[in-house]
Amino acid sequence: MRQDFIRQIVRDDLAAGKHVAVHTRFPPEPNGYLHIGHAKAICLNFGIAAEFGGWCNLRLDDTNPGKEDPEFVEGIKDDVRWLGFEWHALRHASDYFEVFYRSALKLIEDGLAYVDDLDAEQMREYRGTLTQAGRNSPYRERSVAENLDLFRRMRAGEFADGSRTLRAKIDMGAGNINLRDPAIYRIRKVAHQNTGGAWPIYPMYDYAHCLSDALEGITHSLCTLEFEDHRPLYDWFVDRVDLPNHPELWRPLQDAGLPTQPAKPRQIEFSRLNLSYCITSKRKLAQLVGEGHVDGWDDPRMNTLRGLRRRGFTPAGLRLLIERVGVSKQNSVIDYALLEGCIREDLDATAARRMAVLDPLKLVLTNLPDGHLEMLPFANHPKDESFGMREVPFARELWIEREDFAELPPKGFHRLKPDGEVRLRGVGIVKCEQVVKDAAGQVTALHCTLDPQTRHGMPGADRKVKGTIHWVSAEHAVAAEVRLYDRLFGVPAPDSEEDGRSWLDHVNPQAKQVVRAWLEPAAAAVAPEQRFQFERLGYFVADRVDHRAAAPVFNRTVTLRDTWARQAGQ
RNA sequence: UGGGAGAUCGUCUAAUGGUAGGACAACAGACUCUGACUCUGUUUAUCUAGGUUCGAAUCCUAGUCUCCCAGCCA
Repeated sequence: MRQDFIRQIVRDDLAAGKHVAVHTRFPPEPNGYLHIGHAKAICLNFGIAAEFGGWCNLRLDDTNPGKEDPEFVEGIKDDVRWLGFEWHALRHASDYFEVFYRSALKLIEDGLAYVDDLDAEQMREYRGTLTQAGRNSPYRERSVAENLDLFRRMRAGEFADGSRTLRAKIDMGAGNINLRDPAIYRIRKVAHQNTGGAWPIYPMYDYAHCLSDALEGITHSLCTLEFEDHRPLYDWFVDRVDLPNHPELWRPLQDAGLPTQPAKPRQIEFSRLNLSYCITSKRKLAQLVGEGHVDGWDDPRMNTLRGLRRRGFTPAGLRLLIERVGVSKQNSVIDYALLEGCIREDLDATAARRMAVLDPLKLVLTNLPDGHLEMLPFANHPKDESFGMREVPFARELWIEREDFAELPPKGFHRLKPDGEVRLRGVGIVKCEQVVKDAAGQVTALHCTLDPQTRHGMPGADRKVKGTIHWVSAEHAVAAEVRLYDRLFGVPAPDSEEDGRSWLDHVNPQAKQVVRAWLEPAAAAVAPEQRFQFERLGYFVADRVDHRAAAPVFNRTVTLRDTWARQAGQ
């Protein structure tokens, strides 16, 4: 079992008898689609719950209507399931609005909260700065009765948006700014995606999140580093409201049939997942979509979970990445190559092999008769027989990859050259007898002869040549659109803003290239989202939106590791 | 002297006073009908300076650097 500091804490808590079971939650705000960064939180919360025999809820943190949308709720549910997880219960922070309201009344009665008439700008002035203490609001000492009356009228919708807030009465001189009388309710007469027009006031994150955790009986509330400063406030609300000892506060939940067993949750922070060459900011992701730099939230160049899915990345590969990345409190940036490696590792084991030619050059086998046709057997996977076999049509005229031929071969080139020999995958050894060119000197075809002694089953079949290249039969190949994707950003840290360039300046215009390619027939008649290794080229997926058997569309997920390209590039 | 957190190979991450280990990357080689996969090997690290100790990545002191916080966002 993995040994990160969070699992250590969970193990210790369990051993100490603090909890009978581990309860976690994944709590996204439904204001956008999930991205690769969320995969870490999902795998952590669901993974820990599963490993320790507990459960994990999916909770939509929908306390800020206007920014949130049911479209995103559905997208989030879909993405979590795609990643391979199922929640114990689906909850919304908005399910608890009545409980939050009653709890706020309790805080007021206990002298721990007050209604403030300061507007946003005044409140900022009173708050002080990072190095200077704040001052008490002139409304801070209102009586309990007045606060109760005002807050009830806020709830009744009597006041204008922004005219008043409910604030926790803590300490305007605290070094931790979160403790300088944080707002816990604001007036916002906006329809809510879940509760419609029922509420003119909405609770703030710091107040709603910890109480939601408590209501759901969450034992370990995992969140990212920037919330470390919020933990004292988290504990303050949990302790002062004290839900376990005040069942009258959450009776509405029971009346509504929502199983409720409040507990005292513990917040633990870990460092978020950052990936080189990537951006994980909902705002920036939305900007890429909004300004048309990409074709949508599910564009294969996007590092949203939907984008990665369409690109062909696998849930198992993503889970492997999260496992390898580990969990700690250090700020870190994961090398994008690690992600690619994880995806390759998964795909190598799970993707059937096919042949496809992306940049075709005609190769004619002159010692084969016109109309020659054979169906050659190929293994679908080099190491796993359970993938079975397929037949590939072989004829006199073939397409090979243009870059598999060089008239002036560089040092170390193993492929075809004038008078050179190369193995045609699954066929035998061919020799380049003649290079055909057009008037402009462009190579248009290669005339080769096939050595019959090197055919499968012949005594010369195991004769060694340096290179093996792939091919498709020109007559039988199926034309396909193939989208070649590369990293969306050209630099490792597009966010850095060093050298005065903004992140948008680093968008790589070459990140999507569309080519017309030729597929062996068995690669065309497949279902959307089927993944293959096109031998020697990379891993490809049939596009889940645009692919048709009669008009195939494939996305390149990732290339194969290519030591030759690296060597030749030097 | 605002508050909080963190510093270990190139990148992540272990070691909880007792051999600084693993993964990925890189490099070299083997294998190969995919220049893939696989296998073998190699290189590379405890922020600095003091101290405690038989022994320090770990404890103490001082310093340095990095990140987070001044929404009626989450």
